Amino acid sequence: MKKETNAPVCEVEIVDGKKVEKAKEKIADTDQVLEMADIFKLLGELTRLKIVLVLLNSELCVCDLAAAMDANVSTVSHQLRLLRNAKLVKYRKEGKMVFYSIDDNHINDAIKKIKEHTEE
Amino acid sequence: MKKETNAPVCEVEIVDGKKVEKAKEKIADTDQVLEMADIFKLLGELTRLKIVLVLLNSELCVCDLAAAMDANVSTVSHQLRLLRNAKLVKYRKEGKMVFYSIDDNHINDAIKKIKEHTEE
DNA sequence: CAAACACTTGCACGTTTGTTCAAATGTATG
DNA sequence: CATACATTTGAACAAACGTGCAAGTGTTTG
Repeated sequence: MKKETNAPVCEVEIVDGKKVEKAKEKIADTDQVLEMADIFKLLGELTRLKIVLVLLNSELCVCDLAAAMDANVSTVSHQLRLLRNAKLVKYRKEGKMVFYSIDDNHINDAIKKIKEHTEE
Repeated sequence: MKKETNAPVCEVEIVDGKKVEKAKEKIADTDQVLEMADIFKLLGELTRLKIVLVLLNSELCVCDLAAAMDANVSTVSHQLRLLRNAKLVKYRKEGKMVFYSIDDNHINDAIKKIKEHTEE
């Protein structure tokens, strides 16, 4: 086992330098890792995940979305904003109503990115 | 447009009943939706996502993991526990060291579940 | 043009969560 | 058996987050 000879504290104590180097490469592209994390984070919350799952089927207005998932309109709207910012959903205005749907292009891009990472 | 005739407050005001019903079905399986959210939540945090990405390559001990991602050993260990509980990673003890790696079976199960939902 | 309505937004609150430090556990080794 | 070391764990703290209310915007309709 190769060990660093310094390291007075239990830190920066590396056991297998080569592995560590390879590992670092895997996460070197900070922006991409951050982007992945953001998408996962967005889907990792119940209200938002429900919204996305529901919208995979069809376009819905905020009101119906809220009804379908038994949530407050305000809550749904707040979370829609986050999904909108991340371009996971898109919207279409029709009078005073707003219809939301999945932004397929961006979702597919996201899935691609994740696959690239997991299937290397 | 069909509307409920009650609804004094701006609530439970349903515009398209059929759509709402279909939407409800999509998220009817509460357990499964929760399970999906948990996995996404786990991957939606930078430290944990990095751990997973790094482990996709090779097995690493806690010490090297921490070194590779420039994080505190304690922090890594805490997050490893969560990934372990969710069976996303598995571990192997060798003396005083613990080597972590991806628990492929469970990861694949997870991916399947997500695909089922997204490709219906 | 006032009232109703769909939706958004700002704020405040309580909760959850990630991190760090310090101490504990368990294992090798001299 | 004491020391060194890898890892885990608990406690404490700050930061981030989701939610609901109330107020605001913009649009339709009588």
